[in-house]
Amino acid sequence: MSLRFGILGLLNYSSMTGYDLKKVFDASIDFFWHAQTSQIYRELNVMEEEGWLISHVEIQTDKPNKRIYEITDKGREALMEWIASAPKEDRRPKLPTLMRMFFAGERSVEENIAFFEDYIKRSQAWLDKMDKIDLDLKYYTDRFSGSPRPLYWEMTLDYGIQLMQMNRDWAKKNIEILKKLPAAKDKAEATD
Amino acid sequence: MSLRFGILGLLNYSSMTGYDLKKVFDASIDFFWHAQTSQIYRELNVMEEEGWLISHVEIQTDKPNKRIYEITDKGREALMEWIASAPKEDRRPKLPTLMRMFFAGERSVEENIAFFEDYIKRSQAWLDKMDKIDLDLKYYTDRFSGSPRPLYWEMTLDYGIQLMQMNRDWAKKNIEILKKLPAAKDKAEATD
DNA sequence: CGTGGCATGTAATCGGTTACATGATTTA
DNA sequence: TAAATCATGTAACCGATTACATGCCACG
Repeated sequence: MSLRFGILGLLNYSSMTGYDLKKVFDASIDFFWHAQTSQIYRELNVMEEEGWLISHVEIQTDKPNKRIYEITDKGREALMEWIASAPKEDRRPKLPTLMRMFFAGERSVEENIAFFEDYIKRSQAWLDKMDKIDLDLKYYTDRFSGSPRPLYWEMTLDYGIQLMQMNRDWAKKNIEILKKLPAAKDKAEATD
Repeated sequence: MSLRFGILGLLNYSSMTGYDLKKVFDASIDFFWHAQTSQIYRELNVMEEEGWLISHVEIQTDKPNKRIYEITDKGREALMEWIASAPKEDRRPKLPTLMRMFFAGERSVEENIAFFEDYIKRSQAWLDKMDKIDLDLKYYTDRFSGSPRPLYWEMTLDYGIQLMQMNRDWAKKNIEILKKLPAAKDKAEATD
């Protein structure tokens, strides 16, 4: 459901095409909700059928024509209802990495250290991307000053940054633990 | 895929029924991977067809009969392959709460404070549950001493606790921010 | 006499992923 | 001349959720 209302929420800020939506998702929302292009177009169709959106085609000569979606009153109503609705007891996100960790005892200590090292790299890559998201949001923030939106956007970004930092630090700590194990001691000192 | 191998991993520790698996999931794995009963039984069927498991029925007089699943060599192979396989670039978990936050500017500050207060309660409930999981894992730890399993189990639990604490603290901080807003000041002081 | 535990499933639906398809224009 | 950008989709599949179905036994 969240994707549906994510799209609707963006269209409430401004009318745009499926392609535009995908770009906004990738630039600002990706870290908490990754959306496939195919899924965006499908949701747009469904919502138009339900009367939450209307669209028109803009003919372009130099580029492919594009279909611009606009939110309707009915759509705005549905959006507000979703925003007001209580999040029925938080569904815990599924964390595949922890599933792996749970059974990591079947793997060698060295392999697990390598796993965590890779994990740190990926966390860091996300943290780097967060800086870009920050800039993107600041771009909109300038255009929305006085509105409470930027404040809440900052809160989501803040969460994302904290999460990635936590991920990174957790992996670092685990490497320390593994390197202190008697069996891994030799290798640990060699690569240190 | 993770659910499949989660089940397989547990059966690698010890043979059990679908019902038992559900209990282990709810008691220890739930915080990073919630599994439905229906899904567990379906996966068991599929894996038995693939020859990863074999089962036999144990007849009970006082209770319903039960079907006990046992991992095969082929299943053990598949499990080890999964454990060794590289996690293809971390798919970011979807975080519905952040989607809500992203559009929370459409809601009143008071409503958002109430939302965060509820969120803190739910995080705290999870933290309380973590204590129970800790005990459950310690129970197994005693039976596996010398094995590296408990070490990795602790790492997953540690992650879970840190995550819930982070969630809680994030919400607390956000409430502070919202209460300092000029528009919310009166109400904030009244309910303090 | 009702509730909770034991125990196993089926069916329908939904949301998300992967793969595929097309084709023009702009930029390096 | 190759790659990236613009732009819109379809089809198949897969994994997860929700609802439903059954029935006995033990305990308070």
